[in-house]
Amino acid sequence: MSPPAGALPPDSTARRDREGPSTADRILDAALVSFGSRGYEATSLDSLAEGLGMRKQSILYWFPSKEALLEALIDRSAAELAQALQGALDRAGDGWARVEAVVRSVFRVAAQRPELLGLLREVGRLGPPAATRLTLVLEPLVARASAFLESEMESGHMRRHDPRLLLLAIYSTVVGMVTEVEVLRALGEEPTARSLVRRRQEILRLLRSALVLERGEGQPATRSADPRDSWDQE
Amino acid sequence: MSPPAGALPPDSTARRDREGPSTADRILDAALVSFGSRGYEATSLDSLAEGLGMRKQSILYWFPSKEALLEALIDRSAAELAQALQGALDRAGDGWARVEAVVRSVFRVAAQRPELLGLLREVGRLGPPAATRLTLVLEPLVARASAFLESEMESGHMRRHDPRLLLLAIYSTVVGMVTEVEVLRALGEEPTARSLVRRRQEILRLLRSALVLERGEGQPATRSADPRDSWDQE
DNA sequence: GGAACCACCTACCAGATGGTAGACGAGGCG
DNA sequence: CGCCTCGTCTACCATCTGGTAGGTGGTTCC
Repeated sequence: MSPPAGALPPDSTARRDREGPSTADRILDAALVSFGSRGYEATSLDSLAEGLGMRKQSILYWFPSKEALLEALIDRSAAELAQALQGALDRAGDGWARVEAVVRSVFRVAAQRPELLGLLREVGRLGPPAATRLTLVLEPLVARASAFLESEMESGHMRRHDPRLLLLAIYSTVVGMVTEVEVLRALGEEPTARSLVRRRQEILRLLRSALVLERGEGQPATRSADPRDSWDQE
Repeated sequence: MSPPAGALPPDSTARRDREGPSTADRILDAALVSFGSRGYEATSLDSLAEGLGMRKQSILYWFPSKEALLEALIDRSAAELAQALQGALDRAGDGWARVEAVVRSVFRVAAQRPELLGLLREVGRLGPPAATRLTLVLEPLVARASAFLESEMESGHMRRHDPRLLLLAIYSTVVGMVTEVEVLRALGEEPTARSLVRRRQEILRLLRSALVLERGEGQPATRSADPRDSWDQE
C-alpha cells in the first residue's frame, strides 16, 4: 500500500488476500459512519482512531490530513453509489420501471450502508471544496437521469415538469425519507427495517401517481400489490 | 433585560423602543445564520462574537453556554415557524388549498429567512437533546396536519396514503427543494430568488398531481396558471 | 453622594484539535 | 548479517475550544 499522496492506489477498495479489509479501508469505513451520522466537523481524528483501536497518527499516516481523508472517502463513496445506480439502471426495464429501479437501489443502499446517504447530505452541506468533488463523479448519472425523464415526458408517458427540478424533488424525497430519522421519530415512526420497506412502498406509490400518465388517466392507481416487496433476497 | 437562566424574558423578541433589536436578539440572529448554514459544531462562539463586533464573553453573558444559546434559538425559531404555519392555516381555505397555503408559507419563510429551514435540518441532525425540544413545539401542528390529511383521504379528496409517511415525504421534498443549494448547483440551477419561485411552482404541481383525486380523475391537471405567483406583495 | 445594577470587557484556563518529528520493531532482501 | 522500507507508535506543539473570574464604566435609584 502506498500512503503518500491523498489519492489511494487503485486496489485500496479491494480485499487483501485472506485477511480482512486493508487499514486504509477500515479507516474509510469508520470515517463513513462517523462523518455520515455525526458530521465531519463533529468527528475528531482522535475519536475515529479510538474506535479503530489505533492512534490518530496512524490515520494521518494513511491520509495526510483530515481533509484528505474526507476527499478519499467522497471518492470511494461516490464510486460505490454510482456503481449501485449504474447497475440498477443497466438491469432495469423502460419507463416507470427505471424510476422504480433507481429508487429501489437507493433504498437498498440505505438498508446496507445507511451512512452513505448521510454522507451525501453532509457533503452537500459542507459545500464547494467537497461538494464539487462529489458532483464530478455523479454528474454523468444526473445527465442520464435528466435525459431519461425528458424523453419520457416527450413521449407522453410522464407529466411535464422541469427535469432538473423534478430530479431535485425526487432526490430530496428519497434521501429525506431515508435519512430524516429524527423527523421520523417525531412522527411516531420508529426507524426500523420494516419501516424502511413501508417508506419505500409509500414513496413509490407517491412518485408513481405524481409522474405517470396512465393511458386512460382514470385508473384508481391502487397500491401495487407487488409480492416482491423486499430486497433481502433480490 | 435579564441574562440569567437560559430562558429569555418574554420581550426578548420584541424591538426595544426606538433602538434596533436587543443584544440577545442580535446574537440569536447571528447564531441562526451560522448554525443554520455552517452548522452548530462548526460554529465557534469566537467567530460568532467577531461577526457581532463583541467578545465571546458577552455572548456567554446573555446565554450561559453554547448549548443554552442553541436551545434559546430553537425555541425562538420553532415559535416563529409555528406562527407562520398557524397563520397560513388559519387564513387558508379547504382541501387542496390548505396544502398549498402551507407550502407557500414555508417558501415565504425560505425567501425571508433562508437559514431558518437550514436550522431545522441541522437540529434534526443533531438529534435528541435539541431535536426533542423542537418537536415539542411543532408537535401540535404535525397532529393537525396529519388529521387534516386523514380526513381528506377519508372523504375521497386525496389518494390514500399513510398520513405520517406522506407528511414526511412532503416535509422532505419541500425542505430539500429549499435547502439543498449544492444539489441545486450541481443540477445547473442557480439559487436565486427567481429560481425559488419556480421551485415552488414545480413542487405545488407535483404535490397536486400526486395527492389530489379529481372528481373525474381524467383532467389534464394543467399548471395552475395562477397569476398571483409571487409572495412579495402577498 | 453612594450603593446597586447593568452590559460588556480583559485575563485566564483546561482540555481538545489537527498536525509534525522522530523512534521503534517487524519483515524483506542483498 | 546489515540495510531499508513499512506501519505504527510516543512525544510534542500551536491553536482553538467553551467556560470562569473578576474587573470597569455608565446609569438608576435612594
